[in-house]
Amino acid sequence: MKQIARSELDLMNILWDQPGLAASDVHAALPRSDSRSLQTIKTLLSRLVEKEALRAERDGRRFLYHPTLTRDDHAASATRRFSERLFGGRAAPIVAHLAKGDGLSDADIAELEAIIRELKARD
Amino acid sequence: MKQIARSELDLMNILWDQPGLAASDVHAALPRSDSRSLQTIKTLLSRLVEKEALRAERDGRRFLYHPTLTRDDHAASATRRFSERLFGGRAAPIVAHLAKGDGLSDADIAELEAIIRELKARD
DNA sequence: CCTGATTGACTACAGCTGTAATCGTTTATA
DNA sequence: TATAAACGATTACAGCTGTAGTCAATCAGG
Repeated sequence: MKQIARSELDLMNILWDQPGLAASDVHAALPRSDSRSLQTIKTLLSRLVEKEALRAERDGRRFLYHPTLTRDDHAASATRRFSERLFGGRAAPIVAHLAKGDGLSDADIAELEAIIRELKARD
Repeated sequence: MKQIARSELDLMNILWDQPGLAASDVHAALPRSDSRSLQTIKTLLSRLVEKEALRAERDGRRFLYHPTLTRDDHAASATRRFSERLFGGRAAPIVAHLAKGDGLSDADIAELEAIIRELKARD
């Protein structure tokens, strides 16, 4: 499973939300703050097809792009790689670092609690 | 703050544990499974000095390397970047992904609980 | 039918990463 | 003292990433 680069991930996110867009649609769907040219977007889409993260479906003289890799699979493997490399696979230090920054909402904390309860229920 | 590459991080880890090693010491400290040559290690150390993650202290005709960047600062900023990019800064999905893989030990879970308690105590 | 816009294909190119060879100097050793 | 070993500096080079230009084909509008 090839790596998805930072700049490519934006396009994956758009296509996970709206599969089947053409290159120009993806370009249009970017936030206005994103100044990458349509050409750049096309190059990135081609690379994602090479990496088999997207499938290009011909539609006349253009292509419609569909994710092959799911958002969840990508998130799971990226998360595992990250926690492995930095913390030997432990989750607690990650949460600790995020907690320090004051970036966790009440909702996030509640969600964490639920996950912990679930984990403790497993035997 | 420049990025620390994957291959460079191994060296940082060694030097966080044992500051003040020379290039050959760092090379010797690598696990035997690591086949990178001494030359490669020297190149990586130079790059880390350029990136100001290490300071090179002259000792005769060689250098002793000391981390400038702390392990904690690096972990914190890498973690924030990661969670931001993948999950909009939320911590729960990260833990959820790690939990799925069955990779969390009881100790890890206990640690998470403690962090949660701490977070809830904050008002 | 001509012309301008659109599209994918191909090419470009600099910066970063991973890995190492080579070179010139210095030091230790025989 | 001659030579080998060790050292930092410089150079190399391929793969990945970020960004885009150019080109040839095609489509839409006048």
